[in-house]
This record gives sequence, structure tokens and C-alpha cells, in this order.
Amino acid sequence: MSRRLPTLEDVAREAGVSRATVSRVINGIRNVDPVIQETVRQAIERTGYTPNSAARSLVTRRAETVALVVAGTGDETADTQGAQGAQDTQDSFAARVFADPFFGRVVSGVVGALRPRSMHPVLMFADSEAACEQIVAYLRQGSADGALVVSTHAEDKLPERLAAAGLPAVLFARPALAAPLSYVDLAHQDGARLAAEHLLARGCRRVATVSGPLDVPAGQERLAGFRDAMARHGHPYVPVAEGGFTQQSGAEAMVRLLAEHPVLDGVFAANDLMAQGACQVLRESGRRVPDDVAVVGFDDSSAARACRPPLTTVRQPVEEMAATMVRLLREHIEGERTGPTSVIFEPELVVRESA
Amino acid sequence: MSRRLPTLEDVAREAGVSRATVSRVINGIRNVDPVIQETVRQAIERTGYTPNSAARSLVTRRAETVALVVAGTGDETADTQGAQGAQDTQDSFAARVFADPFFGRVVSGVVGALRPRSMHPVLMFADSEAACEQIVAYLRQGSADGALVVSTHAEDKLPERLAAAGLPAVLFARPALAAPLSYVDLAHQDGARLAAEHLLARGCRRVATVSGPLDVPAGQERLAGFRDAMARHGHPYVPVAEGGFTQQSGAEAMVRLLAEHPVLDGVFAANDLMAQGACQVLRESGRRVPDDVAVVGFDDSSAARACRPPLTTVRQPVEEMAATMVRLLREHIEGERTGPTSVIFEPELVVRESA
DNA sequence: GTGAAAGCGCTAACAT
DNA sequence: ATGTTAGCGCTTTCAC
Repeated sequence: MSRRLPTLEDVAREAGVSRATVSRVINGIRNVDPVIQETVRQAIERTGYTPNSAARSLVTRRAETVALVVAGTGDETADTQGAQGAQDTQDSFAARVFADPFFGRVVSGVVGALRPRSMHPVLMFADSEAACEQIVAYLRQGSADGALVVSTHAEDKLPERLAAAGLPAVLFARPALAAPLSYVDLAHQDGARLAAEHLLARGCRRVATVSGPLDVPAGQERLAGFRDAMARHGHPYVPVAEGGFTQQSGAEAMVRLLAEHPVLDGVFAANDLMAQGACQVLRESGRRVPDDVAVVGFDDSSAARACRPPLTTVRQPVEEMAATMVRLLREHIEGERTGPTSVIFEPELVVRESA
Repeated sequence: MSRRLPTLEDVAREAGVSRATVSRVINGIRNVDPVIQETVRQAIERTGYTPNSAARSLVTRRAETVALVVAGTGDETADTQGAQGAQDTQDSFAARVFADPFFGRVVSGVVGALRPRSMHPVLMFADSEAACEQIVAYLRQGSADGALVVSTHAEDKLPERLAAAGLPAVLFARPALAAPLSYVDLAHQDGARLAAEHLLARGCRRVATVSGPLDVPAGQERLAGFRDAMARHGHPYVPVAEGGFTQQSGAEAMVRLLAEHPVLDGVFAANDLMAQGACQVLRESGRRVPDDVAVVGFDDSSAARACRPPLTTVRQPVEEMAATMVRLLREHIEGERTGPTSVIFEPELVVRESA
């Protein structure tokens, strides 16, 4: 079973040409006689040849791989019941991340954009200092040509590490800690404004909001945008309860809101998961959605459709944004683009039943 | 900025030793004078050296990377609103996959088990013939040393392709189309039995089930196990509605069940997502869970805890199973294990509020 | 249009 | 215990 795999040399011998010619045919370089091309193709077929990626990478200095990193911290909540001791933190982080269908869309967009180039993402979690180092090392080794980073918390040091190491990287969303890297982002304030205007237009007069974590830009901006829009329409005071972008935190925030403001008729939650939690609490408190209280979410993740009632929400074009990240990263890797760039997308309101 | 990265040669020169010695220090091979070791470490530090993974892979014939493949088909449902034409199918597949928190747990377990070896998974979706070929090619190129495969549909040809190509691979769950590969699986029938006995023990007498897709082993076995257990306890007839392991399909199945059997007092859904859908329908039909109808799910994914009421469910130790996949794959790659092996895990009942 | 030959950076067998 | 050396399989000048 230790039969050596066929190499370029073997194909060349089989085809009666030189290695260089076979290489040219494989890499689609012109200036190769069509007849010889065919001969070579047949030789490749006959020998069952596949190029060795390590050898290729060694000379091209390209891994043809990118890292898809989810950065955050392992110690936010402790709802683990996992297996192997020290592994728990890690485990729960990854599981928690994918509990938000938003990440499924990111993965989806990234994989879709990478596939045409026959590339695939290496999935990494930067949930500790050590993990950060490991990721930087991974890139420095040339195992991946660059990184796509989605951060879930404010203190994330990965972006600056990446920038300091001069490694190609593109972020999803502007980092809380500024770093000279390219990123794609959403016009969060515009999205929040859409939500505010929709609630107002449908007649809501006592509106509150479940905000995202206020130490990350997305959380801040969605809140600021919502407040501004409400104020412009004559509602300078908006009750706020801060959540952590999880369903559970949304439910808890809703409980707090209800305790202080029992007569609400509209709620804007800064993401769909929290909107879902809020809907549950509202229903359990005997309020009907949207009849008694209208609810608007944010993201338009699959949770919005799974929710009962289906959520009216602010759509973030995540797949497009992810595809743009891939494009920017490629340009950085190829050296076609040098300075940090940012691309901001516009959200749009998707009206369903919850508001 | 085109400053050449430091190589072993540079470090060797800096430390005044040979490349071989530096290599030994880096790879932790004994028989190196402690004094020299220190000298070398300093030289590494000073030069900022990082080993080049391509060069290393070329000689070790190891990529130190494994593929994590989700196999399925892109054309099950068409709830896409995605971006780039041909990319849609792909997009929706990846997003759909991660809509089930079960996969988050798989990823979590895999990443956790890989991390101690400084390895990371390359994420791939085998949702078409072409994608399958790409994956096999990827492995044959040596870009990854082996594959961990989770399949979501019955006709999946990837396992047999992998086996035919002699590539190291380990599956999550026994494949519908038999293939000579190792796999980890759950004693589904035992799990279904636990569910049946729990429902019976709490007094349910009119019990139905929302089964999984009946063309995959997990779907078949959970149904068979449930029916058998019910029959053994004097309930030879159990109404069944087939679902597709999605929340939506669970809701639809529940509607069908209710139409034909309005007086149910217990339901076993073959996974948590379907149980969640079933709960929604039950509640919307005016039935209380668990007071009027008790519901038991399967998996113990995060959906079980997010559900209202929280689901009583059959826990699948997914993270452990994933860690075992990694171990088996490593053994196959190292050549320590030759024939296909299977490891079957035992499920356990987790009692919450839904039953 | 094609071939010869020089490495890419590393590990490992062998020599010392 | 350390150094020497021969590749690993490929791309890419540079001749022809």
C-alpha cells in the first residue's frame, strides 16, 4: 500500500516530454502545442496524477487557503456540561457561536465565494490569548494566505496582532479596538432608523429597545441610530435594556423592560435571537405579538423565519458582505490593494408578522 | 516590504550551528546539548523565525490538516434569497446546515480535539457531484491528511468515493450506502426507547411520533426503537408523521398528526428542531406542553434549552463522538489502525419541562 | 514552443 | 551530540 504517488516526472516520462511542459499544461499556460497538450492530458489521465500541493506551495509561496476566524472570549457564560476538562471553554465557545444562525450565513457566504477559486476556509476560534498566538503563527507559517475575522467581543486583540504582523486580513465589522485593516460593515444606524420608522408608522407610541452589548460598535450604533430616529419623530426618551445578542439575554432584557414599563406597544431588538427571546417573554406575559406589542429584529437570520410569529427585521446582506471580504482579502494577498479599505452595506427592512 | 522571511539557514548561521541542529531543536528531538538548545532558541527569537509549513509538508508528507466535510444535497428546499446566481444552492446548503445547532456541537467537538495537536479543520460542503470531486481531489493533493464526514442525506456517494480512493476518513454515523470506513454512531434505538419509556411512565397513553427522514439510518432506527419499545409496553400502534429534521418540517408533521389524531397526549420527535416546531404547533392549537401533550426531543442541542418549554430530550454526546472521530482519523493517518472500526455511544435522557 | 537546471525550505539518513 | 548531504515535487528563469 506504500505505492508511491505519481509525480510530474512520471507524467512527463509517460508523455515523452519534460516536466516543464507538463507543468505548463496543468497550469494552463499558453505557448504549448495543442497536440502536446492532448498527449499530456492523456498521460495525466493514465497515471492518475494529482499535483502535490505542498511542493507547489513551496515555490509559489501560496497556500491557496484562508483562515476563517471567529474571535471572542471563552468565558462569557458557563452553560457547559461538556466532556474533556480544559476543552470545555473551547467547546462552549464554538457551540455558542454557531447557535446564532448569523454565523451560518457568514460561513455560507465565505464558502460560496471561495469555492470558484477551489479554496476552502480553515476554521479557527480565537477565544484565548493562546489561541490568538496560534492563529498568528499559523498564518506566519504560510499555512494560510490570510484571515477573515469575525469578532464577537470588544477587547479582541487579534486584529491589531494581525496588522502588526503584516498579515493579510479582512474583518467583518469595524473593530472596537481600531486596527489598520480592511473591513466590511453595515450602516447600522440606517438599519435602526428603518426599524424605528416602521414601528412608528404602524402606530406604536410606547417603544422600548433591547440593545446589543454596548461595548461593541454594532451594539452602540444600532442603539444610537434607533434613539436618534425616535427623537427626530418626537420620542426623545426610549427605555433600553442591554442584551448580549443571545436569545436568553434577549428574554432577560425583555423581563427587565416589562418590569419597568408594563405598557409597551413596540420593541426593537438589536438582533433576531434577542427578538425571539423577547417574543417568548411577551407571549408568556400574556401579550400578543404583534397585536399588543410589535417586535422588530435585526439581521434576518433563519431565526427570524423560525420565530413565531415570523419576525419583521432589518436585513443584513451577510452573504454579500462575506463575499466582499473574500474579494478584499484576495486583493490584499495578491498585492493589488495596499491600504486598509472599508465597504459599508445598506440594510433593508423585511416585513413579516411581528410588526 | 519584500524582505525575505528568515529560514532555517538564517537561524543556523545566527546560532553558529547547522540547519540539522536547529531543526532538531524545533522538532523537540533529544540528543541536543542543552547549551546549544538555548543558543538556538535565542537565535530563533532574534531572527523571528517561523518554520515554513509547505517545506515541512513536502518532506514529512503530512499537511497537519484535516477536512471537515458536511455532505448533503443542495436541492432540498428552495428558501434562498441569496446573492450570486450559481452560488445560491451552495449558500443555502451551508446556511441550512448550521441552522441546526447540532452541527455547532460537531464543530465544537472537532475543533476541541484538534487543537491540542495544533491542527484546524478545513470546512467543506459536499453538496453536489462537483463538490465531491473537489473534496477527493483536495485530499489526493495532500492538502489535508484525511476527512471527517457528516452526511445529511441518504444517497451520499462521498464515503464510497473516499474509500475507493484509499483516503483516510471517519464518518459521523453509519452511512446509508455502506462503505468500508470507520464511523462513530449512537445507539439510536436505545435513545428512542428511553423516550418511549419516559412518556409512558409519566402517564401518556395516546402517543405519536414525528420521525426523521426514513431513508437515513438515524431516522429509521429512532422510529424502529420507539415503535418497539411502545409495542413492548402494549402500544402496538403509533401514529407517525415523517419530518426532515428541520423545525419547519416538524411543525408540518405535527399539523398532520393533529389532523388525524386530535387527542394525543404525548409526542416523540426524532430531533430537537422538529420537537420545537411541534411545540409551536401544539401551543398554537391551544394545547399546553406538557400539561396537555408531553413532548420529547432528541439530540440535546441548544435548541432544546432555547425551546419553550425547555425540552426533555435524548442526549447525544456529540462532542465526545466528534473527539473520537478525530482520534480514529489520526490513527488511520498514522497507520496505527488499518481496518474500518465503529464506535457506538449510548444516549441518555435529559429531563426538562416539556415531558 | 520546449527542455535543462536551479532552487523553494525543510527533514532525515548517514557520517563523524 | 552535531554536521553533511540528498532529496521531497514543483515552478520558473533561461537557453535553445
